Amino acid sequence: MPEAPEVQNVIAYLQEELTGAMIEKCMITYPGLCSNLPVEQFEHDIAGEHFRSFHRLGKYIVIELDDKDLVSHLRMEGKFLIFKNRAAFEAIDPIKDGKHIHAEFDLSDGRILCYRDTRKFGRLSLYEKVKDWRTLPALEKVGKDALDESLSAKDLFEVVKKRKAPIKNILLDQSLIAGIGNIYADEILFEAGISPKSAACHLSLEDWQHIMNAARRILAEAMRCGGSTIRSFSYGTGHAGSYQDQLKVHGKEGKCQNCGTDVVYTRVGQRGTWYCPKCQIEK
DNA sequence: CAGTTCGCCTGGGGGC
DNA sequence: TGCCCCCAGGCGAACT
Repeated sequence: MPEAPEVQNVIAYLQEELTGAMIEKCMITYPGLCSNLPVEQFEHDIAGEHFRSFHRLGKYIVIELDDKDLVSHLRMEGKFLIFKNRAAFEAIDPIKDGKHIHAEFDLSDGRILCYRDTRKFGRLSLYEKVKDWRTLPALEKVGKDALDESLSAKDLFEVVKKRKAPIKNILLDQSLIAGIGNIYADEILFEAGISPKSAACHLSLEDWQHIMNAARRILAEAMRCGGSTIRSFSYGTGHAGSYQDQLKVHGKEGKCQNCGTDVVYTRVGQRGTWYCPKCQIEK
């Protein structure tokens, strides 16, 4: 469930470790991982490429290579692991740790980069390099990033003022605002004092200003903390974030930290949702 | 177009 | 202990 803060930390890790490194050979063992090319072509086309630069849009990772652009989405459980050499890679427990490795990239310096994903939801796409990575097909339907200063509360207010969908669904709609997932959507609405069930068309411009302020504060703070490590999410080897300790409502069964009312667990748009019925007003 | 449902996947937990 | 069923959840496809 990496959301923008977790993805940003993955990118920082990859950038630190991989910038300038060269992919000597690539092996994909789960064909479904490559979403836009046959496996053989992916493996062939990426060989010999160097990692040049790393970018994030919403929950997507974009890696510029020499002649190609690589786009990765980790979805629920995708992880990149780096081993210092083949011996270290072969020393892992094949059942416990090796079972869900679906891609292996042998680097020219002897290291091995692996992609591991228990549930096989993540995807990699490889494209011929474009001038502006933002125009890549994989990102076609992705809206502006939640932390993009040019995305204003007013823009969102105008776009959704006629929509009946609950505000939580809107925050999870990556074509409108990118990077927010289930955890941070709950946290953002708690901080903004708005019920996740509120119809988007009932929100005022002021409500949207509260939501955007909360979104930016929470996402930036979570990034600073290395993201949240809940359930299975972590990155690299032994890297873990700490923002899960600062969550105020998501997964917090029991009393609301602000008012003592019982936190409610319910479903909004098919997703598990936590909120405080007293602190969060239904509009 | 907006909104809803389903399928993709696997491990873990509850019930019996 | 073991089996069955359900759940987690991002996203795209297919539907109303």
